Amino acid sequence: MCDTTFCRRAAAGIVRRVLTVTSVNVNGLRAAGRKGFLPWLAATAADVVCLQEVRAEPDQLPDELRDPQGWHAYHAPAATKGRAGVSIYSRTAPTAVRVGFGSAEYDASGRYIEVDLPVGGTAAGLTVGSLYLPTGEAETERQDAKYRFMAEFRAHLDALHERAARTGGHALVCGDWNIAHQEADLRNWRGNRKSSGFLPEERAWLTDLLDPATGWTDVVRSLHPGVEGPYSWWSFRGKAFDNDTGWRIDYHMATPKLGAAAATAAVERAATYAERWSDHAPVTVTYTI
Amino acid sequence: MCDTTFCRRAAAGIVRRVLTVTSVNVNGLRAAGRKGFLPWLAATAADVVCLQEVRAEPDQLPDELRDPQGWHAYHAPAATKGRAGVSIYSRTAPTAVRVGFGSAEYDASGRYIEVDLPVGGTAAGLTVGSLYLPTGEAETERQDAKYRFMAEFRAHLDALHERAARTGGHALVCGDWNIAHQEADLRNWRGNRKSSGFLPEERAWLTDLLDPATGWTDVVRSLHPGVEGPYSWWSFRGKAFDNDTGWRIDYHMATPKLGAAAATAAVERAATYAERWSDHAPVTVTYTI
DNA sequence: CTTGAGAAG
DNA sequence: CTTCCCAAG
Repeated sequence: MCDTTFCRRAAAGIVRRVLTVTSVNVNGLRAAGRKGFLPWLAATAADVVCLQEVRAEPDQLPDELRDPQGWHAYHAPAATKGRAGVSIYSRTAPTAVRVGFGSAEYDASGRYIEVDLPVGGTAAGLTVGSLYLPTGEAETERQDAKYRFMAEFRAHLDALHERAARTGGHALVCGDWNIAHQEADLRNWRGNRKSSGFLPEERAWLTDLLDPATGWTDVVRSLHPGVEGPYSWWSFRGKAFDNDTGWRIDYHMATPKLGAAAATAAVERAATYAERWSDHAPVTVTYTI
Repeated sequence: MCDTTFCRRAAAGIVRRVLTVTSVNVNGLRAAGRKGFLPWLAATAADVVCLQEVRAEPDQLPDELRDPQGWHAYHAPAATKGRAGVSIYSRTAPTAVRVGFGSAEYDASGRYIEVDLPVGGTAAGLTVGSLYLPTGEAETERQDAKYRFMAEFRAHLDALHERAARTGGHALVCGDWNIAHQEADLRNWRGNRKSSGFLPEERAWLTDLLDPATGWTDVVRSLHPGVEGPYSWWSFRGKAFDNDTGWRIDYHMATPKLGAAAATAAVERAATYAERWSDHAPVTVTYTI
């Protein structure tokens, strides 16, 4: 059923060494399932898959998407039908699953789910979250809502970070953060300085979060410093994908030890190329823990 | 451009003798145009085509649908976008075009348009209308609205009939009347006795309209008495089309002389078969006038 | 089951 | 440009 390195070693009682995690905004899991998502899922080496923009109630999903064979699946749909929705598929059973992050405004909005996974040989464990940070719109109330979410979610990130430090465990928050951090994180940064997703306040929020002394690690950037992208989202409009006019807004944010344990990172642009089943591409990282 | 018998004779100054008229509910002209409607239009021998459920503003239609080469096209969209909408394509130029039938409630609802066409050698002429009678829903206000429409439209039919009788001209009202008249006009009449479209009051309204002494002629039935159907609409749900579980709700209703001049009638079930571009099939009649 | 509008992305 | 919802058919 599961024959990744991670699973084989786990089954053999060997301390786990390699964990592969993928994050992808599927832009409607039902639509993705009608295109190439299922072959992609069947072929992936990931042990954990974080999904965003599922846009369906679990009851609306066919079995192979709601509860795929070989995976433990958890869903946090939005109260509003057809909106947002995050999920996590894990090859191994979590010890806990939590929806939301203690926010009255956002816990039913289908924007955050996290699971605790056992790490072989340790009691501390690993928390993996799937985040879909709200899309904003500059100069509107929707941007204010995005800032409110960011403020509340930052408190949760601080709590995760503190707990990991205290227990010797790890935390990893994957997802669509809807913010490009630096100029290298989007093709047309000059034209987007006033666009939601690249506003100074948003960028500063990430800079603060990623403060090297105490903060989180942007895993893909830490493995690929000084390069353009790799982008993970391209608008469906125009020829954005063909011209690689993209944004890097899908991140793996890891606590320090886990970030340092990241071995490889890749944006699976090819995975969406043959038949493009989302406007985002999967972002896959291998961790040696 | 136009090489039907009707057009060739007209171009040669010969009194027109054969007129072919088609009526079809296209269930969204834009969608039909993306499927097989255009090849059908290119191949039809019709001189006049009456369309219902166009569901588009003229500005939203591509040129080949809004104003096709070789036709004079007239559109009566509904005030509410994406709803109803009737049109007429005519190979020859009308002498008049009228939208609605003098109803405050319904003239902007995209449910009736009529054109006056010259009939070679006579001053009287022919009025052809394209009608999309509202869909009802038994025991609801929508059924009351359907009855209101029927009552108002009956007055217009009476006026058309009276004028034809007085001037020696003809009138023909084609379209989706949304009522099956007799048991032979729908496959499952027993199960639909309480369904809008086959209610006793609706059937009686048609019976009165078709009173042989003074009324209108149901042209297809007059040419094909005593047969089941031919149906012209099949639900998209289930296997209705494959099983021919249909309704005959698309009619040519003609003033007496014109009804008597009908030579052939056919429901073009095959036209929608290769690629089904509507839930209705074209109903085509040839008139020798 | 299908269309088109509409909001969101 | 694409997703899904919804009302209508």
